[in-house]
Amino acid sequence: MPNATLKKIAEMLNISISTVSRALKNHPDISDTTRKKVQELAALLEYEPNAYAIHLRTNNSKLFGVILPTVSNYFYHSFIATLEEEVRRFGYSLLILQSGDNASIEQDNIRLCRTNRVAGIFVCITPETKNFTALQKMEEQGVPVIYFDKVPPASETCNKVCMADAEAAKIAAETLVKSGRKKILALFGNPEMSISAKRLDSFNAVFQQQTAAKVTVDYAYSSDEAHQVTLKHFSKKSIPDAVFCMSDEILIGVHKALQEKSVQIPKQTALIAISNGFIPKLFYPEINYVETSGSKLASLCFNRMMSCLAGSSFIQELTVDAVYVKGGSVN
Amino acid sequence: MPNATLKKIAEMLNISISTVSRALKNHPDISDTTRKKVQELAALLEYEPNAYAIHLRTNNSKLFGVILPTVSNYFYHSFIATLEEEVRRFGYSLLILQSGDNASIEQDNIRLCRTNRVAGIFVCITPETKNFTALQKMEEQGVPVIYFDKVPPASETCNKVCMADAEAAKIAAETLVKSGRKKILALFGNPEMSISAKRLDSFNAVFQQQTAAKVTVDYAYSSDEAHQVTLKHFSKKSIPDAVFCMSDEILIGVHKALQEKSVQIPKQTALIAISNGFIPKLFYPEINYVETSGSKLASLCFNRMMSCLAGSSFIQELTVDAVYVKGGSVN
DNA sequence: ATGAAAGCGCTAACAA
DNA sequence: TTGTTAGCGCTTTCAT
Repeated sequence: MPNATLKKIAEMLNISISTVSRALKNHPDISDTTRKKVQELAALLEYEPNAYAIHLRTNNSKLFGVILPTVSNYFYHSFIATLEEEVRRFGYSLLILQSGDNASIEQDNIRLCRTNRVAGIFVCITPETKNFTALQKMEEQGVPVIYFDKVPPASETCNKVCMADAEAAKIAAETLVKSGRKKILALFGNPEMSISAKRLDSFNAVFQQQTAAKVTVDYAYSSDEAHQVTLKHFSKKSIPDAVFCMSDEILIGVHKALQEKSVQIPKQTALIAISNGFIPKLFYPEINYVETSGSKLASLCFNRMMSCLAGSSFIQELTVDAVYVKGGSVN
Repeated sequence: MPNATLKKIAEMLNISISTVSRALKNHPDISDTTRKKVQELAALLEYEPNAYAIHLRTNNSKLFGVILPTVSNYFYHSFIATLEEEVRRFGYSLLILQSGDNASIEQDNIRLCRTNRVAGIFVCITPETKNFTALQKMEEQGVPVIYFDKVPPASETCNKVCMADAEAAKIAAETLVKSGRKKILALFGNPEMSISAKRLDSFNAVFQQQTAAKVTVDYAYSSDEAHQVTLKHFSKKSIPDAVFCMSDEILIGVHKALQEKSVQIPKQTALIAISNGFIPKLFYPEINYVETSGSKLASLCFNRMMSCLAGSSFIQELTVDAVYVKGGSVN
């Protein structure tokens, strides 16, 4: 037995389709008897409205597109998890598309969003993305585009929701200053990426104003590299008394190296990171971190989307504030 | 300018809608001139077919539903990532729904799948799920249901794709036997779930055949509980010389407790887990584990789905084989 | 090679 | 209170 339709119910009850439609949505001017009759039969037949027909007719899809590098990343999956929960409460669903940081797949994904007439798009662009015309066109056609995390350069005016990268690095740096640590190793990711650059600049700025501590900056493009780099710095006679990790990826490598070298945290060396919060809490002692929450990012994105849909035409650049979370790895 | 439609193109070119439709899909009996004219205008107007209209008309959606506890989990997000890649190659998209391990939300999600007329469903059931009628009905209506990871009990005949749970637990148990450990703590999740039951039975079976080692079984429903339970067992005068963790979730709590108690791994206590592989590699020494890959699981699920769609009516129970990965936490 | 027409399932303006 | 009708955008059969 295939899916029930309004038509089928109407025929079985010998009434018109519109009456059935109205009865099902508790339209005021349907008699109680009819309403009851209809709703009972619908329940019996397990009638479920056809989303395609509704959307076609009303031209109002309850679907958002999400385009991001991959869902398999300790940051993005928490973003997705929260976003899905939020949109569900408003009757929306998510079409989740992975670009794999490939601009051409990203274009395909945008087309898929168009074909599915999504009501809005959340997009985290690839490092290669230079051309924003397809997304701009959607915006012009009334489909809000919310850029998140990795966003277009400042030259593009659009809705952006980002982490407070500079602020987070600043907080971490200041914490280290206050702790009185003197020999600090600071590890960053690919300095070509704006996210690394922002964190680095901000981190350095704090230490330029005071000379009590000496900072060594180094780079690692992966957890494994962070591991190697840390081993190198901790093989000298005088080891750093604090390490700053720009990301979870780096934290993973650093922590492993410290364990391997039997460095006592925080007694010998303090450890602080910028993180989503999951990784720092895996260890004992838990790592102090400045939180950049994928979950909060999702909430902000969603709110911005809803106000765009409600008619706000302002372009906004929002920021998830950085929160310092104490663990047991500093002092 | 709203979206272009076949009608609009037809009017502009003074030809019929059907001709436009055919020209766009390179139907053989359309003249080259017409085809070219149409395709050029379509490109110019950036025509994008309306998925809702197509699906309504053809009754063939290119959407799969995925229902799982949460996407924010070191196992499931790798499942999703791979599944999304696979289905995209076949022109399908994913409607990803989180149940939060709540049977009532799960029911809502199933309804959403129905309303969206998904072509098939991948579902990882909640521990509470007892009632499979809604999913059975979908199956009867020609929508394949592939249960994965957490699946209905053996009494239900349906398509199941699981980890080699019994095998994985057996490998872990045998490894422990070979290592000569004598006082083993084995931690499992909710024993009501078939996944826990299977792993438990298989683990116990190995030790029933020999009395050299003593096994204590305990349960934990979360990382925090695993942490507490472990602390409890390690507060006695004689501590276990090996711990088996049924899952990453448990491993996290156990490892943290061992660190907290300054237990030396593997010298004092060996540690082995069943895991996706991410968590065990975070620690030093790396934890020995039996791999159960979310990515492989996704591929198997997808293949099964495609053969169901192609008409295979066989019910199958498939298994992702378990692979033992050596770390430094045993002997 | 092209067009006309029906219909997928639904909503909503209008009529009765 | 209920029915009639048109139409959302598309595919497809049947004519021409």
